[in-house]
Amino acid sequence: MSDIQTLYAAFAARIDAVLSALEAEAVLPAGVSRANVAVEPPRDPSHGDLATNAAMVLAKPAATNPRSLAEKIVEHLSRDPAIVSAEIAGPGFINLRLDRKVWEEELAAIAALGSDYGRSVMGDGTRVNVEYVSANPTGPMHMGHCRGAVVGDALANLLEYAGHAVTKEYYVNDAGSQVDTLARSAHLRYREALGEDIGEIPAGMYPGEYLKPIGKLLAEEFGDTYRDAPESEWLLLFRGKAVAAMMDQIRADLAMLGIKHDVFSSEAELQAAGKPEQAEAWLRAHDLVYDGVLEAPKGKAPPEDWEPVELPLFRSTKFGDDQDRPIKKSDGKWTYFGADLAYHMQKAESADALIDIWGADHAGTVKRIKAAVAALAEGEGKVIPFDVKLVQMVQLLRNGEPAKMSKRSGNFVTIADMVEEVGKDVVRFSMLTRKPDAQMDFDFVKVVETSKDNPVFYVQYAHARICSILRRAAEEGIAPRSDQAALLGEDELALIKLAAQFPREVEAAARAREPHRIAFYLYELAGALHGWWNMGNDDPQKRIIVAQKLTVSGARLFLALQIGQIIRNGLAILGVEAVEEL
RNA sequence: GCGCCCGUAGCUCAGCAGGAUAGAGCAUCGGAUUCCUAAUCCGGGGGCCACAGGUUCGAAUCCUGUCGGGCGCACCA
Repeated sequence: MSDIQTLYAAFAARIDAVLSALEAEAVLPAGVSRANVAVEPPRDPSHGDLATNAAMVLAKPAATNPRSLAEKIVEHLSRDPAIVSAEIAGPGFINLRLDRKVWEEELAAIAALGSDYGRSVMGDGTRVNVEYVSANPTGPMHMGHCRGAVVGDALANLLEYAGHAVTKEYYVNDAGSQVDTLARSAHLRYREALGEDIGEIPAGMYPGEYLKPIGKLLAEEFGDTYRDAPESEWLLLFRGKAVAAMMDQIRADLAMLGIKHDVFSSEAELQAAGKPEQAEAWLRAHDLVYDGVLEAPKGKAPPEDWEPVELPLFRSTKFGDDQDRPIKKSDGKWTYFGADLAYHMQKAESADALIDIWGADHAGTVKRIKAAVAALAEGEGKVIPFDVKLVQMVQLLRNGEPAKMSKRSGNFVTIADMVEEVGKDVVRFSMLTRKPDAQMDFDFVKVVETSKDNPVFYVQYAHARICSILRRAAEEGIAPRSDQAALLGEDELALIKLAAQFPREVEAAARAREPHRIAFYLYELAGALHGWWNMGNDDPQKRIIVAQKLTVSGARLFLALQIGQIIRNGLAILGVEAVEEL
């Protein structure tokens, strides 16, 4: 199971073995924590291939100074044939240089593992449910949904690559008042399709043109049966039809971004199945729901019509929330939270860990839902690790001017517009080249204008160049050779070392749940590839294909082939195409 | 008033479970193209990492406070 191990982990294990040996020699006291011992590539490559802080971290518990402890560690490490030098530097770092065979073998490992190079067993097959997008089914996807959609999708891919069993899930809010409004808006368009002049769309209704085709379909299917009928006769019917149409639209929009969810969970079905009642009963049995009176809102004037009412409240303060939260409204219907609580319980039944991707405008409700999941551990329950990743707002601009994104305004930039204009890859990559917890600007015009400077092309160009050189070599009858790595020079070795960091980057990104790290790594790798390539411009002997040197060319082609493999593996996580030509 | 997020080069952003002289792109200045795709490369200039304390061998990174910006603070979704 654990035979897939990163090179860095392998050497960390060797250093750990040395520390155990030192414990046996009583140089180190037994049982000292090594949690802070790090083994990583130094920032400055001139320091070597690997560095460890072991001596600095352990000097104090060993009652010695870092340098003398380092000397003892170095003494052991020097016996390892894979380590050609171990030097003490600065305040007590130990810098290691590895035998070039180690790197040659790593290059062979990339070739052997192919699209699996970088996959990790870190996740150990645990089931992670990632819920993302979950946009209300009241209109097409717009740019406000885009960032969460892309980040969630890349995160799910990343966790899968890191060894988790991932479910991509979408929660369809098809039971609240917004979908009733949708149904009424659709009814207006239905009357319009029947020839009626409906004039201006009243405030509070969805004015978007996208409802016109639905009105038309409803008119074709039902004629004028419901034109003047009371709302009670058509509301549920129209709601169902409209939501289904909206979800088809949303699925199509998501497909344009390369996103496909495994599961769509319906709030209406959840309620019809009595899940909220079950949740309430369980929570009441554990004294986590009680009937109480909500406090008046603090910090600002209470609404005009505010009055104390007794409601079933979830004891979320017990788990760190600021106040207890109602799960039912005074009309007896479930609050959004009440249903969402039951929904998270449902997800927890078939997952070992949950992740929600939300927009920052929902930050205020994080504590209560975290409280709800934490409550599952009460009694005989199990602890479900649960993370809400907040994706900060995207300020959508058009030539520096703020562009409206409100779904209700009917004036918004849809994802379909954006993808058609700049392409899926640009949209995805630009959403992934910044950490999600910082706000970002997205200027519709600027992104189109500067798409040539967009980092995605830089990475794709690197891949295309590799494909180009391989095509060229094939024409000339030169094949990549896996058995000539010894002919590679220092520049090429440096490239292998960077490539070898990919598995480590995958694990680090997965642990931090930050897919953007993969994008930055690929950018760096692409830069190294371009630099290597351009050496051939200054010195023809350094070109990848050198006419008279078939074995060297073969070795370099093999290296190029493996760099291309890693770019493909990384881009696959991000959901960006590895194009073969630009 | 309270909660969450952010503050790093002129601009847009990285900074890897605290590590060794703080990095990249854009912009700017100077170079490379009879040659594997110049959508590329090489080099220069440009920083009190918002501010003030604290934790320790060591802080852009962790803690506290202040200032500045964003989002939120319903029985809505």
